[in-house]
Amino acid sequence: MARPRTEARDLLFERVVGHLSTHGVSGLTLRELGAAIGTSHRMLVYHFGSKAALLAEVVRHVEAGQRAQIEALAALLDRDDAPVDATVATHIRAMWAHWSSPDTQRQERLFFEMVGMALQGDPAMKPLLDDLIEPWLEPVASIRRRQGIDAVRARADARLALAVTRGLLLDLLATGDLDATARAFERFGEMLEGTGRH
Amino acid sequence: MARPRTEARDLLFERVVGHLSTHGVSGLTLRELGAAIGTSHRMLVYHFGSKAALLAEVVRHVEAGQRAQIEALAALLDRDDAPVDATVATHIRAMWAHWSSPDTQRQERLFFEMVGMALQGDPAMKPLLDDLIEPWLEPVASIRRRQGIDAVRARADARLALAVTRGLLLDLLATGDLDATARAFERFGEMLEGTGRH
DNA sequence: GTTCGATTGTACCGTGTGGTACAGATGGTG
DNA sequence: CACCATCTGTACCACACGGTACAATCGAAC
Repeated sequence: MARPRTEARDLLFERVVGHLSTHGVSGLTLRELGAAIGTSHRMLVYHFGSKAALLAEVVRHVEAGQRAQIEALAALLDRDDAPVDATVATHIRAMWAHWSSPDTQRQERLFFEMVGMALQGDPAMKPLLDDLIEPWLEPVASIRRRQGIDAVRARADARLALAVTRGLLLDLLATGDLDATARAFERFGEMLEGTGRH
Repeated sequence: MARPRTEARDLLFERVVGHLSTHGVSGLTLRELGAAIGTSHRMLVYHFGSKAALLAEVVRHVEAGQRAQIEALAALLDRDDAPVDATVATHIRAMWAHWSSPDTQRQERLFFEMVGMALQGDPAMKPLLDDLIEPWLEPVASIRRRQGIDAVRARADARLALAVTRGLLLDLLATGDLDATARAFERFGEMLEGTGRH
């Protein structure tokens, strides 16, 4: 039913994601979506096969975005692979600058909505739950181990760091308070430093 | 349009919330909801006036639940109002036991979904955003001040603690891994203790 | 037993949905 | 020019939605 990829289709998909990022996926109708991005519900069905298929493609796109974020995180943390202690604060600032950028915020807003639906059992959103936690842990955990922390604690710290990031991102999306959330994130950095060695 | 409160109506509402807690609010239809809780869409409209009015009532209920959580938190933190340092670990365990209880999980799952919709601009869910952060800060911030931390840092710590809680709760809801999330929460407790005084 | 308000079932309405049939456009290729 | 695949607008379908009209049922008060 769905057409193969073409430039036109890719452009359309990009606009679809753009619209969903700011208007949500919850009360979505193909007619409204089509009108908003300069096409018709007819064309959406033509290119993507069905509403369900389009949504599945969006889910895959959001998943891919998450994987890209993980790789960006790993790259950032591996930049200097020597002992890190002194640069924790720098790392922390760079990380929050990344997470709080407008692009990331738009992406994560859609992500949060879809995760909310996934938690309620929406089968189309299910795939998002599988990669919600596990794939994020290793990059941070390996750093902690390099700082002399045992494997179990390192993993717990990674889990904690992920929770901090997600929680503060939720805060930022709701309040828009960049200063306050950045300050809280830096406090977390200070606490990490305090438990760095031994 | 909506009928005044009666026992029958209250019972019905309780069942409505129960159903939404586990099946979500996203693709909700009155017919399906009615059938699931042993009544008809006719009766839901009769008792609550309209779908929108029912949803608004659910939102108010979830809001009230959040306020109750805040008060429970404040009560727990104020239990011993003397210097706390030694009992941080105890506090932390009690708090996570509370947050990870099945009742709280059910409540928070619905809360997360609705916040996700609110972030995307759903006007019916908007009220949830207003009380998402601010009302939570003071109980924790006051404790930190009592530990000799200046007001700005105390507020940042409170924000951080809230983010940790929300982030780990999201983790728990997605993975069901009570042990791992509890361990991460306890690590946060250790870090707090490390920055307790001075 | 009658009356009267509160409740409930049936049957329907208008509307908007996802999806489809079909007839044209459109534009490059032979 | 003819051909053909890709695309798009129009008009429609069956269906489910939220909501309503109306009549029946119920239960306490008198």
